[in-house]
Amino acid sequence: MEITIHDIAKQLNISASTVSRALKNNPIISESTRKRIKKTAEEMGYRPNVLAASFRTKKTNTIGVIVPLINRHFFSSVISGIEDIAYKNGFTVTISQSNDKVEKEAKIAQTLFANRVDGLILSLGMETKSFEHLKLFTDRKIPLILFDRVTDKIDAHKIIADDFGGAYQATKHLIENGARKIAHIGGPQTINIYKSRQEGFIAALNDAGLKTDKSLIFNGTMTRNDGIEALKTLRKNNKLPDAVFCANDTTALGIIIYLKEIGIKLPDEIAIVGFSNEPFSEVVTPSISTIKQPGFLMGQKAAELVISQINNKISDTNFKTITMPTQLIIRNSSKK
Amino acid sequence: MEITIHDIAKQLNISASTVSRALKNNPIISESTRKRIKKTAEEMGYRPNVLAASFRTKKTNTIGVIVPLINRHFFSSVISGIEDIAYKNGFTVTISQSNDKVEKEAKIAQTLFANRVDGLILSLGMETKSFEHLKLFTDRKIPLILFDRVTDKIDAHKIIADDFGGAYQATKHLIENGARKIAHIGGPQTINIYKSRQEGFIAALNDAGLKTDKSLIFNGTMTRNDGIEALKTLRKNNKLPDAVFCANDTTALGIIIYLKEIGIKLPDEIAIVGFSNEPFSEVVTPSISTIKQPGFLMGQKAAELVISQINNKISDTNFKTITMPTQLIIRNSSKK
DNA sequence: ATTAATAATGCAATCGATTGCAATGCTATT
DNA sequence: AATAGCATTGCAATCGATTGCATTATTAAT
Repeated sequence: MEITIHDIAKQLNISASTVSRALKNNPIISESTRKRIKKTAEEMGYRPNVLAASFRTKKTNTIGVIVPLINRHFFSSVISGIEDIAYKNGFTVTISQSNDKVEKEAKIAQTLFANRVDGLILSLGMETKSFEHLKLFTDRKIPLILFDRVTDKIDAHKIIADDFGGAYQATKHLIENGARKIAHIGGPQTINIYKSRQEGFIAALNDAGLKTDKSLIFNGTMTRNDGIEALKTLRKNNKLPDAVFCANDTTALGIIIYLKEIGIKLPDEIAIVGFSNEPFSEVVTPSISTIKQPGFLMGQKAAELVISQINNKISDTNFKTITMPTQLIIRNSSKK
Repeated sequence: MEITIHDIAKQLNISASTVSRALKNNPIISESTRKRIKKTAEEMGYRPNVLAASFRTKKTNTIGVIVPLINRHFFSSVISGIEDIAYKNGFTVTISQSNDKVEKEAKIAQTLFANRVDGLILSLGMETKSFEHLKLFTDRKIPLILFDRVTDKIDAHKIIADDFGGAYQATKHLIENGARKIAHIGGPQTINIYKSRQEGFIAALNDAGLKTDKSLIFNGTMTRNDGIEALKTLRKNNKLPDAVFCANDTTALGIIIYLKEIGIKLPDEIAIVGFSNEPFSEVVTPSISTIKQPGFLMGQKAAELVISQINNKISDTNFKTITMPTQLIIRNSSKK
């Protein structure tokens, strides 16, 4: 049988309200009785029933987080950033992964909603094109923050990395190293991050006075094999480039493996830059130059934003998009 | 204002009990009224208040999971396995990471307890030596499953990979490939998995008639640098082995990078096997032979176990330890 | 000493869903 | 027609903490 505040009250011959207030450090309760109450609570092994309190106050002190996959380096960095701020502010974080499936994402969103999280931080899945499940939150003014994979269709604060800038830097770096014929392995252009990366790529080409060759641009699903297939196609058409900018590290990896296999020298014959700084990028041969996203900082920012929204119950309809700087890491796959 | 069962009841001029029962498909309610109730519930946009129900029934339908780090391949596989089974059984999963810190682990355990998870699945942190925070669960007969990093100090079902067997296979494989002087990079021997791996290593040596040379065994904290330092020491003492069995892939990676740097040929001069099949193991040069743990299966098994314990409220004190098979993956770091 | 003002505590309703038991309605049997 | 028996539905308490308002205790002021 669990101890409740009523048990403590009975023990001390006072009322449950006083116990409740004392345990919550309400200054209206005198110092002495507060101490007495805390002492007996401790002695009796009292454990507050969070469910009861949450039910009553309609606040769970919990932030929900949904990411496509928890074992991607970027996402787990974001999660760590969220946890950092959340714990410091007395919030609990509950993490779920959508596996890039809309149904699972919707299911999780509903569950989190049903469990009355105070706020939600989410990065959309690859396939997510309907946002009904987010209406649950926006309709009821439950703070919602989108990050990384975001959408215009939803009014919410958004936190994104500077994908455009990162892609621009990466491409510029390749050009500065002498590349002229640069291919791009991109993702679905319906997804903001891949669109921005492609735009950054094209902008850098333009600014360098290079023209964009559409036959050098491949938009796939960003698997290792997508990278390989793209290069195979280029090779078959005798259009092998002198550099490739990949919108993620996985395709860059595929390309490196393939090019090594067919005996092409990296980076001399073909230079490569990826995106996201996956852990493997540093350790393959050649190590992959890449764009680092400030995952931890983005997570911190996201958490700060939800928490401030949760606390200021002023429904802030002045939604902003925060762009955080990315950083080019030059490694052997592009070093001259 | 949220719709409650009372609103539905009022609307239909019936009692809230009937509504509650109908929505829960209690067969005692007639088909026709059940349909009417569900229809109006739908129309009115009713969303059950899970908190209220959980509070009343003392069941949250939630399983808590604590792992040291979510972005380790092994742990995220386990999590996926847990989710798989949990969702199929109508349970929600809430994931947290302890970052291998005892305090954080204890804090999370307390939070999960306070939030009344129905069961807990946990892999202990590196430093965890006190288990007070788990007493919360065991004392109150809340189902608790330990996996991978477990301890004798706690009575609970345990699920572990066959660390001994994996290490044995790995070592045997090295011996079969001609290695005679095999070094071992191990972890803290206070942790079951590292202890078993070392025992498996030694057993394989014994069975092959090789004697164990203690100066070839290094027990550190399993970082990349630990591996490097160990090899540096061996080299300084002129005791470079002809093979190394590492209790994780990270140290194996460190060693590979170092040995390549000083111009030693892998695997010809020194063969290497790691443990855990981290994603990078496949893509480094040379690719790392390793032991694969059945993470997904372990997760599934763990979830099945908690759920069955949650459902059979018979407090099962017949605690068992389930060992799941590991598998040797031979790659270039050890291939002759 | 009396009253006003403040401090400290208690009362009782409340949150929304669940559930044991009671009550009602209906059919079938004699 | 009366009653038994079953099928449905309703009543009301309950879970534990919170909180607006009321009440009591205490101190200060006149």
